[in-house]
Amino acid sequence: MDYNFKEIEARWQQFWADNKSFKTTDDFSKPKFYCLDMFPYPSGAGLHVGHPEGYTATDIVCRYKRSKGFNVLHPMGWDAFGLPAEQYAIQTGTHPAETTKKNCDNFRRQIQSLGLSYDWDREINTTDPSYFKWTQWIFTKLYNTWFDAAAGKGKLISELPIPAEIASAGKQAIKEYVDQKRLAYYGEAQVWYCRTCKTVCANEEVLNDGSHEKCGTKEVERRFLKQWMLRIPHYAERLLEGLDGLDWPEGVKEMQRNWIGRSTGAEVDFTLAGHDKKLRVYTTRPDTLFGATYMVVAPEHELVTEITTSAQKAAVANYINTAAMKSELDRTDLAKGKTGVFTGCYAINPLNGAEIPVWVADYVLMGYGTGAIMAVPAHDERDFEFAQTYDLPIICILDPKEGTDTVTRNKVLSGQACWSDDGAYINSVNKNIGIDINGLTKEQGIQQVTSWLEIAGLGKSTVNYKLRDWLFSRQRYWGEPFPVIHWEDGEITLLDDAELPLQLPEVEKYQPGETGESPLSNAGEWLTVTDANGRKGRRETNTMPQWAGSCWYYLRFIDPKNESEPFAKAKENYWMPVDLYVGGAEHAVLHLLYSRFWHKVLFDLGIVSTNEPFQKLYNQGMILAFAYETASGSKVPSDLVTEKEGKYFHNETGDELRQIVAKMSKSLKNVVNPDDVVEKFGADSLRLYEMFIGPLEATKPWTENGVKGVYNFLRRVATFFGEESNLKEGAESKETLKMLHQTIKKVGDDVEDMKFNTAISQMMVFTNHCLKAGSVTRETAKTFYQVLAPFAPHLAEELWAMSGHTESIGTSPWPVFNPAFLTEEVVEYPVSFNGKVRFKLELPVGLTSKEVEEAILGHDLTKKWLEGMTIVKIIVVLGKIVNIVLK
RNA sequence: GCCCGGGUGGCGGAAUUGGUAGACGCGCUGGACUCAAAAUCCAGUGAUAGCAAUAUCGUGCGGGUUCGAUUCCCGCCCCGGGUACCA
Repeated sequence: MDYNFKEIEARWQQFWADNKSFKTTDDFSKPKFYCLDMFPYPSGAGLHVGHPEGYTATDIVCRYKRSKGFNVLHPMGWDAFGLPAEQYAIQTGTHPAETTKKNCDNFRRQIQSLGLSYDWDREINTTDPSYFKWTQWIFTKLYNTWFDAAAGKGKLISELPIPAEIASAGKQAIKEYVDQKRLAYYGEAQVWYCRTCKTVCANEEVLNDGSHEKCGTKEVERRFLKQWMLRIPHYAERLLEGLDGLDWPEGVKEMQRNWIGRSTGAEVDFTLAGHDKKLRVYTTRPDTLFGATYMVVAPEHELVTEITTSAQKAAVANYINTAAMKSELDRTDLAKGKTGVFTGCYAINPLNGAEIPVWVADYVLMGYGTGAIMAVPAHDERDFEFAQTYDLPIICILDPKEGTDTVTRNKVLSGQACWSDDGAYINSVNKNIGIDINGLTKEQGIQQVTSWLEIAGLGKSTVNYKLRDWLFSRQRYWGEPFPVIHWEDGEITLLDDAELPLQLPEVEKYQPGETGESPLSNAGEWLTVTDANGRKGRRETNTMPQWAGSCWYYLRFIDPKNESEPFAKAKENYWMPVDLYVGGAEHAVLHLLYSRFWHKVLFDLGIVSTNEPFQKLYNQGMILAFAYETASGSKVPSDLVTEKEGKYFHNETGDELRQIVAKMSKSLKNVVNPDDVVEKFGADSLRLYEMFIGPLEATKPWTENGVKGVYNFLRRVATFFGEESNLKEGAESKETLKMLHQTIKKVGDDVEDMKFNTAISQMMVFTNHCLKAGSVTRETAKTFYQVLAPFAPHLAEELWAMSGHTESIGTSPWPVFNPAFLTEEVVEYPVSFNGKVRFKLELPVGLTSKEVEEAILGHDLTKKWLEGMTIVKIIVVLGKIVNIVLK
């Protein structure tokens, strides 16, 4: 038969759709397998070849798992809120919902053309009110939850104990106390704001020179805006612990650990000369307190203005302004050196009473610790650099000791170099207050100083996290509206569950409000509400960030049509956790951390049954493309490049170009569209190539010639097995049986290990063998179709039907591997002399080492290599290799 | 700077409880088919030397352990990704 992939693929895609072949039922009696792809943002550009990579991998696993008897949940949906549709609305007036629908339809069409076995009845869309109703519902849960640190879990706000002194201070005090505990709160947050665009902008939109990327003006500033925030740091410890039990790439877990950034240290209070207030610092090295020679507070620190002397006022104010205008990158660029200004104020070192100057410097960040540090230049690189710049004293209190070269050690001791490793303390004694850590090691010192501070009431041991409150609102139209009303008397209330979903209003224009407010501030009637008592209120105009919808979509897939609850408990209990989650590594931290956070809150509230959402995570690598650049390194679009004898030339200039590997991009004209590949080679070829190109997790370049390779393989399968005369009755040859069973085993094992490239290679080896053999039995052929089916389902269905089946091949069980067919009668021993293989010798299986040794020593070929040499040793590794050591 | 990956033929990649390096595919070369080309089929294909048998070299570089190292250890170089002064 010819390989008419177009006809074959159309037929079977129709068959699967007509028969709802991949519809998942909630049959709780079967073992379940929940396999999830990171759902895409349906962009206007359509699918690129990177999407099908992960989708094909999960599809193969799903088809394989079904044939192994699992009840498989394999859904697809759209993460469809997002900026591009809104941008397009601003430019053209097209409603984002319209753009979104168009893009979703296109994505669905493209994905369906690949023959992926999704249960389309479970399709969800984050912009659908029946979906975001529950996103809003979860937000109300977050708002009404507090974290009980003692119990280590979230609880309903109604269970929050109110301390007596708060309770007696009145209603307002209680309200403030409660609000302070909620996981969601409304507060001030500093954001970038562009006065020209009248919008809040992202960190990366603000360029190094302080201009706004989108409009080019320098009208950007740091501004405080009222925002919704989530107290994710309360779950830091839980998020950290939870990682241990997950089957995730170690690197991703490490990235999450680093992001959470747990550190233990101490908070220490310093008195300020001439002030009542104390300056509290956080340090991981309380042991180096004797070496503190100055203090630094962040420019945003609340005490700065208060402690600055009049002589320094102008300089400090100027510095604060400059720091505020600096972009994050600018402020934190290592190459740019450190800056700071003296406040004129002095602090007292609690251990030795020394007066040390307090500086303002932007290398200290307000968002971490207490926003103030004690600087120990002798033992901290950053402080050292700063001290050198401003000529501040550097006092060594930790002797690097033996093992460090003399030059370095002397430099450290004289304050000319920084030492942050372990050593022995010097100059660290104050008999008057009963502290002496001289001679101790770092670990002992930290412990002793911390406990001294605690007893003296000057400080306490503290755990700190880098993880910060999550800024959870955006000044955009195209997002989930907050179910929140701000009343004229200042009260904030949330809508009742019965009032959800709160839908987006229709607006005339999508431009932001005058003062940086969301476009919803133009929404007229929708905006104002009046309660039963005539009190007026205004709806929240911010919307939720794109993360919101993707934080819990895996739960909705379980029961996507449920109208009375986000999902039925029994179904959740059966399907969770997700057994395999596949997506790009770019989501290693944020999406996966946010999702885990929500999940843990839902778990604490008894809404979900598992502590973690995603049991196994696998990252697919990026698919790149070849690109071209000139000798000077400038990129040349691919349509201007000609290949001649393996070299590449510029069509216009004739210059020789260098082939490089780069991300696919419009400007390089090297974007590969899956539609074109399906048109030219078929969906099975596209699927196979995406898997054959290399390991799933690797970054690899796309080549069209590679597609041709797998296409050839499929064509050969189609023509060989499609030819009646190649299929025979009777007993299969021993050799073919062995190959077949090797293939069953290898492919099965490789799918379990997500090693699809080697599985395909094995099927190629098998097919090559069949072609050489000339014919195989019908039984062999059918078994092979079953092995091929998860990878090239259309062709496998076709061949399966041709062999007389009326049911889909997907309903047949995975073939059973029989090791009996693999037994060998002979072993080929490579015989090496001094580690170099000289010849190979076939010997019967089952010989003892002694027998193998004798057989080899007695062999003619051995004699040549023994001439003039003496045997030192003979190593026989049974079944593997023989090595004879000569002298 | 730090953290995490990774360096194997012309190319994508196989092979690691240490045991025949280069499976499979692309490309290339030669042959068959064809008036010719494409497609397809067959054979060859790490480098060097040799007509050949064969020999030597060969998994980023330099050392080490071992009968034996792509695999383990030490030191370095390069590439990719992440991150940004976290006290």
